[in-house]
Amino acid sequence: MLELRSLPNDCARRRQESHCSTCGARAFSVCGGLDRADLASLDEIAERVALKGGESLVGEGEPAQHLFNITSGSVRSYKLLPDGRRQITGFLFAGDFVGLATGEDYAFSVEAIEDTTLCRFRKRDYRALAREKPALEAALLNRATHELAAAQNQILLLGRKTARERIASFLLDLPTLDPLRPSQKNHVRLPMTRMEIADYLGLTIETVSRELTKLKTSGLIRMLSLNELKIEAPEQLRAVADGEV
Amino acid sequence: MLELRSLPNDCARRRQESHCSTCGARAFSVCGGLDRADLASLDEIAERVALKGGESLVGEGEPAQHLFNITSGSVRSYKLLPDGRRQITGFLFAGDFVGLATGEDYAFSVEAIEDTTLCRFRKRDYRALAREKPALEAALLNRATHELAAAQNQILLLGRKTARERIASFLLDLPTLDPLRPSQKNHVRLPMTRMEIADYLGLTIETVSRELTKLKTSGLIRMLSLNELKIEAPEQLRAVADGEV
DNA sequence: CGCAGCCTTGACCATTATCAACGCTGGTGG
DNA sequence: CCACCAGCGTTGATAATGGTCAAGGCTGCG
Repeated sequence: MLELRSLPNDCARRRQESHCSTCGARAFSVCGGLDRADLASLDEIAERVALKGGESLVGEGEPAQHLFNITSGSVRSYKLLPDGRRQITGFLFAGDFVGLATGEDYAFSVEAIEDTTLCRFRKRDYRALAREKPALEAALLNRATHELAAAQNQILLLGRKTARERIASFLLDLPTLDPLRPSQKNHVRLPMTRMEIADYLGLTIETVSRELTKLKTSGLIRMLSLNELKIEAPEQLRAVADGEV
Repeated sequence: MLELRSLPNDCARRRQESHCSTCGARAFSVCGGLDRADLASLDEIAERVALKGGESLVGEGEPAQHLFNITSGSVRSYKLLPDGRRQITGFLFAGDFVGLATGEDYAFSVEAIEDTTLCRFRKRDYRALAREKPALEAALLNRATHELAAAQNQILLLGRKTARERIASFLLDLPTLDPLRPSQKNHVRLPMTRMEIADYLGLTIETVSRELTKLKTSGLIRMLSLNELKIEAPEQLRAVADGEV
């Protein structure tokens, strides 16, 4: 049941559910270099998993036996401090891998934000397969490399940007991640709560709310609803995000 | 001229200079799975690079043609905002790779902290070789995976930890990275300036200095010199680092 | 000896967190 | 159908953490 589907870059893919092997196709087609045979092999070692919004996929500290690829929906990956402070390390969408950054145990927890389906691979199986089909390993490396670059951007954001700059960066970056992004230019969907945004940006919900209000009153953005907005002045917002005052 | 050297886990390796292929051996032996033939092939495509302290290796925005492996010394990897704010994304030591987190262009700059030698590989060459010898790709993936986990810890630190907690975490983590770490238990070398520590932890030099002083007066650490200290109460320091107040 | 560079300490300030109240919205049950 | 409630978001007042500005100390080198 394999099909190599092209990746339409518009809203046509909205709400589209891919079956498992297609998920592989979608994920890997981004990295390139995988053929039908590779995907067929992947299909054989994959199990499907379905989560309702809010359900947990992996927990920090559990043995890291699986690697996941998201076929639909979205998840949040986060770490906790003992007193409950939470840092969301990433929002992941269809096509993304879960479980790349692990040694023996998962060093983070993952929960579904909305209803989500995934493919699950036993790492052992995946590794065995990758020995035969180097393209699988290359695809994973490619992905890990991109995640690493993204992580470094987040480190810059958290270490050196002001609240205002963080919000601006977030609004500009989010659409590039979200496969369900609105088709209209400069429209941004916020599928997560203010709490989640705050925990992703190292801020509080109050600060997120206040900075959004300020961007609104200064005319850089306009709220269409609580969870959707339009960027009215993309260049100015970019300047804010980059700290060019 | 290849030798697979074991990795002594004590200070015997201090100041030891490895030639290029050995560098490969050191780096990859951590990941496991490389044999002499692999290392010989690596040796053939590697060039040696030597830097004096403070010299630049790569600059943000330059085309990312090379991958480096450090054979001796240490470097800092950082990103800048237009107004000069700097975020150091990592300190890298002998055995570490430079250039994993790149797409087309380098998304960071790298400078030598002290005199440093490296092996340089053209990415093209490395990739070509990796197609023949999958263990090379696997080693790189393994490394990228660990860096990703480290990056997520740094994201937690920058997003949710207080200045005190950041300093404590730093003092505890540094020895696990530094191949030149002192042999005595709980002794920590600080090969970088306060400025560099500040730019790594998302703080100012004044705050770094003050928090070190507080840890000192509360008896958790003792300065042996400006650049070396002893952790007097490791469990308590760990508790501080983890936010267990 | 004197200077430069780095570090420390102090006084003050700003950004963001905390605490609190209120508003909006959507769902449920009378 | 409406009223109530819960959950989320906004706004305001106040507080605290960490930043900024400034002065002075230490160390190593010429």
